Amino acid sequence: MRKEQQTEVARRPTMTDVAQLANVSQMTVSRVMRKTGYVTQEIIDRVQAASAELGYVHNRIAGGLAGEKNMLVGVVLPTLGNRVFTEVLTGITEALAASGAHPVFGVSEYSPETEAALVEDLLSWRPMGLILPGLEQAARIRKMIETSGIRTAQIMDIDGSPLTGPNSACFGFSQVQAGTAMAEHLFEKGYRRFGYVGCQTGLDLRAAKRRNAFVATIERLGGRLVAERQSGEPSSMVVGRSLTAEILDGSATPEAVYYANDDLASGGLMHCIAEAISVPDDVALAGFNGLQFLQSMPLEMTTTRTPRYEIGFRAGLHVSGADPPETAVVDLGTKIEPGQTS
Amino acid sequence: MRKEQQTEVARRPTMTDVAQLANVSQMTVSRVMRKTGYVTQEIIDRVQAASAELGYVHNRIAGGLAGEKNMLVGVVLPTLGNRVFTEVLTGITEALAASGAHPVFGVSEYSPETEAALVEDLLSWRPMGLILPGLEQAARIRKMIETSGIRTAQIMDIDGSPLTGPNSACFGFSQVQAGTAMAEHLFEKGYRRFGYVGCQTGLDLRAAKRRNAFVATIERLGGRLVAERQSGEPSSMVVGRSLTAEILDGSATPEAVYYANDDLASGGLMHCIAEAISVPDDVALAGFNGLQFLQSMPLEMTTTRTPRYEIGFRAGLHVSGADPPETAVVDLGTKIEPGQTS
DNA sequence: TCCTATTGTGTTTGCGCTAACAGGCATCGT
DNA sequence: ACGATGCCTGTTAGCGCAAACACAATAGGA
Repeated sequence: MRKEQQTEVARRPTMTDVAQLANVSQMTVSRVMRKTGYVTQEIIDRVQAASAELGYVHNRIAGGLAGEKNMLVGVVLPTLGNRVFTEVLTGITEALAASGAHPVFGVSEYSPETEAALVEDLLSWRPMGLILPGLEQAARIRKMIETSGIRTAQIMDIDGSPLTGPNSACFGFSQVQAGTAMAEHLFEKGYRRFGYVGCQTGLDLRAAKRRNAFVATIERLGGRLVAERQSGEPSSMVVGRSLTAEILDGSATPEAVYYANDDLASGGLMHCIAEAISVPDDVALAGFNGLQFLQSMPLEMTTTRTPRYEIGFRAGLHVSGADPPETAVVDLGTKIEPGQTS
Repeated sequence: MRKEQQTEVARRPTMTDVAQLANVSQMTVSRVMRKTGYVTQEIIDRVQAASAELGYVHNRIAGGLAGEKNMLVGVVLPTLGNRVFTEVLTGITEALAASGAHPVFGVSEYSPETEAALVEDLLSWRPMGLILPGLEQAARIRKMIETSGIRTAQIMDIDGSPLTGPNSACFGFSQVQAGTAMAEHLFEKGYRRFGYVGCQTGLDLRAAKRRNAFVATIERLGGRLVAERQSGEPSSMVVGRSLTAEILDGSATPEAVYYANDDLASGGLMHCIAEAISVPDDVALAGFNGLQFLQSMPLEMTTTRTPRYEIGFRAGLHVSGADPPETAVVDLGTKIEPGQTS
């Protein structure tokens, strides 16, 4: 177990090895690798040739230690099981790629404890920035972030108290406003008796904000929530289909069902198609997010379009060093897509 | 621009700071942080208290330099736009979480050049392992990986020449076999005139392998490929729906359409539902992957179940230090799901 | 009793790199 | 002619941590 991969001489090449082969100083190699400072073209070529010959790969771990900066960005996501977050991640990735940074990430599965552990873990890599979902971080996390002083982006939500400090910003939209707007939209269409279908009860705080705003609004307007189904399982079309079957089989039949997201809503639509329930005549459906796959459905879903990619992209730009946004809270807005299901 | 975040004294605490506060040596703090070696409980408590008081966060960048090991794993994925890869990523993440490692990743968008640049970038973090899609890496990449000597997992595919060496393994299934099996399955069902719908022509090499095996098999059996549509766009239900509309409107109407994946196939099913085309009587459909959302469709899709999560999980275990698999090539297999669309 | 093993702590050293500084050598203006 | 100003390269001194080693102190066995 003692011996190395190869013979004992086979050690990974360092800048010094490259420097010797190219007959320059190690510092010059460093300059060539980082493309900083003044170096003649001839030496650049020589160093690059030597580097290629040895198969040298720049060691950013050492560079990070010496230079105090680090092209890593910590990213925490609640789940990868929902397209919403993979689109956010795509935005993040593309923004970071532009500046040569890389995301290093963890998935919290909507657990605050896991999230806290993750943040501490990610901070140990001395990342240049941190991207976190939502505004509800434990006090311990907030303190760690504030003392670390790194750039932070809180994403998805803006209803609450974001982190403060010159390096913090938050990119998202108002969940409350989104829930309210959909309630008003459906009410205007004439619906009065509503159902709600959600999942991961108590975990997805943003969905809960929408639901509460939705319910408060319909009650304010004079409508009523007559049926509700929540599943503890993660969101999926399959869950949406079965919860829809349940809610429509109950005694209190709603005229319109608001879903926590498009996956659940599409599952509901599939149930209606399979059972020949007429949408929106027998029941209206409304989702949330405006995912692209809705456009392939037989009926266009009524939903709220959310700026998922842009949230990720803006957050990525922020943490990787772009100029801070003018306001610490950036509302990227949402938009109701009327659709044919309501 | 010269000044730091806070006053000039506000420097991030180091192990030495913690050590002084706890009145022990820096080395002892290191031992407490890593839970290695012998330390009395009393000192552990003292160090942890001091650490908490200062808000110290372990610096793994420095640790990595000194200790020569690193709990980072480089991951390259072709896209995040397809659930397949996010499920793989979930498997990777969960396997790594168990050993405290973190993925740091990049998205190649199916471009070999981007992939090569990404591998070099990721290697510069001196990761403990590397996970790459497919077997077709550029010679330059293969060399870099081999000289680095790190653990590598190639995933998704096993038809070809994997990397060699004691630290390399490959986790996937035979794309050729999968394409062949579906051709045989549909042929047995009585179909003879086939269509094929794919996307990202020329980029998704694994889909191309399946398609070619599928076509070769139906021709060997006496069937024929009568229509084919490929789009350059990324895969989605929307693209699947429109390509299906095209292929069914053409002169040569196929009896069964094989899709490159479930998204395209589901889009096709949506088209048929919307246009009242009877499935499988007018046309049979078959997808690929066996994604869970198919179960919510009005008709169960005929597809091939692939072990996406397991591929990620096994690859994650491999690169994060588990015992190497017995064989360098691990075939996780696929299974035809007959469904109702054929 | 002494010798060995086990446990607990400290000291030294260097991982591979970059910041900061120190020159040397041209070229230019006056 | 002389400094002033680029341009190009080298030297020195750490960054924060963990490996390796040294050395107590105690316990256990013969």
